[in-house]
Amino acid sequence: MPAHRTPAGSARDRILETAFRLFYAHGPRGVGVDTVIAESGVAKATLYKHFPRKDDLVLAYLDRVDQAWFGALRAAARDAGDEPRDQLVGMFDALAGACRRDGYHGCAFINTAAESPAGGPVHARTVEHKTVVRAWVTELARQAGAADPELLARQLTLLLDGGLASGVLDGDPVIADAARRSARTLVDAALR
Amino acid sequence: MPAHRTPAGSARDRILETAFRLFYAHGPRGVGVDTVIAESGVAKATLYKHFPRKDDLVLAYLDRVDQAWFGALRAAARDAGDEPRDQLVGMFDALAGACRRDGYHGCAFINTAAESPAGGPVHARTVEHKTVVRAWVTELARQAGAADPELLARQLTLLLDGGLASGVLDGDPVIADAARRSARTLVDAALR
DNA sequence: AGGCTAACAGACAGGTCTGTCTACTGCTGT
DNA sequence: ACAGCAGTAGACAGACCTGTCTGTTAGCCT
Repeated sequence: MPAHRTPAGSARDRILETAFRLFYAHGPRGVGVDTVIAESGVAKATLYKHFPRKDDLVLAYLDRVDQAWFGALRAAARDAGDEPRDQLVGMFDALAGACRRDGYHGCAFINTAAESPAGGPVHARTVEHKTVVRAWVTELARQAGAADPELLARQLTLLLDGGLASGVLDGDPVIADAARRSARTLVDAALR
Repeated sequence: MPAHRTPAGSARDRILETAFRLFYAHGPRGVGVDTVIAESGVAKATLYKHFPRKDDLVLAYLDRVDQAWFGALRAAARDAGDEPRDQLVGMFDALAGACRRDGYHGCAFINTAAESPAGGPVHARTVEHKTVVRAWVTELARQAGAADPELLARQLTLLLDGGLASGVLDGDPVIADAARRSARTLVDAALR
């Protein structure tokens, strides 16, 4: 049970929610800790108690993004029916959904990785995320009966990344549509 | 003709070359003007004379990237032969070449756009670059006889972007290979 | 020779950023 | 009742960043 008077969730939750919103909109580097503090209505000491370094907050942000995006991906696949080959295409509906969302600004992981030093924890976390997603797609491809599930998964995640990455510039849903059609073509070719 | 004693090209060239190297490695935001000055062996006043704002230097950097990348793309297409349908696939060799290059760190445009405010000149310049490339691919697709050149171009540039974007994490050439195979499949399907 | 121009060298102002620290407040469990 | 804990409020240090400004040096053209 939350202690103190907590206007909207615990202080930690408010910090995370605010960080999520600001980090996604401007990139972690583009948002000062002071701004997060001001907008979440939290004391500086509180933030630094929960997240001793700004990087810790960034990593928590990425965890939240991971849950949201991977969840959306699986939900879209599930909604496409029981056939793995349909699910492989259906997951691209998650991309369309993201494009339509207001304030869509591309892939949080790629955007964050682009502004983080190469060997750091942010990079590692991003690689881990992409690896987990690709493993899941690989398993779907295997279930669908692909001759080379690794290759098909690589091709489809490449498409996903492309759609997400260009989202930094343009949330045009035509991108998601093109990606989905590509996916259909690639899946059909791989399972012919 | 260059005035003064210029150890390696004009001061302007040295600044640009240094900025190119540092900006690509760490992102423009991750490199201070002082660092560019120190590494290019130039006086501060000189830098600010040629590039009154840091943004001007960033834009010049993007121009250089545009030339290099678009040039590599066209060269790869040219090397694939005279048939437009082969050129559409062949341009992906430029991606493979980029992946192999030491210090490869993904798409400079996407990386820079990710850390720049949404409405600014950097964004506009990036959109312009992507638009020009896509227009070129569209023309190739039209020459190849695609029923919907716009769609095919969109699909192929999506693949390119995906390959470039994931380069921020991993320069594995298997990515370029997967992209090239996807391109072959998509082109064949579109021209069947 | 002398003026012009490009560049060098570096101090400086004003702002922002992260992270630390002190002092205070109020709820909760024992 | 009271200790402990979670939080508030905000000053502060130290680093870094952009952009300006002053003064000096050296080649080039007339």
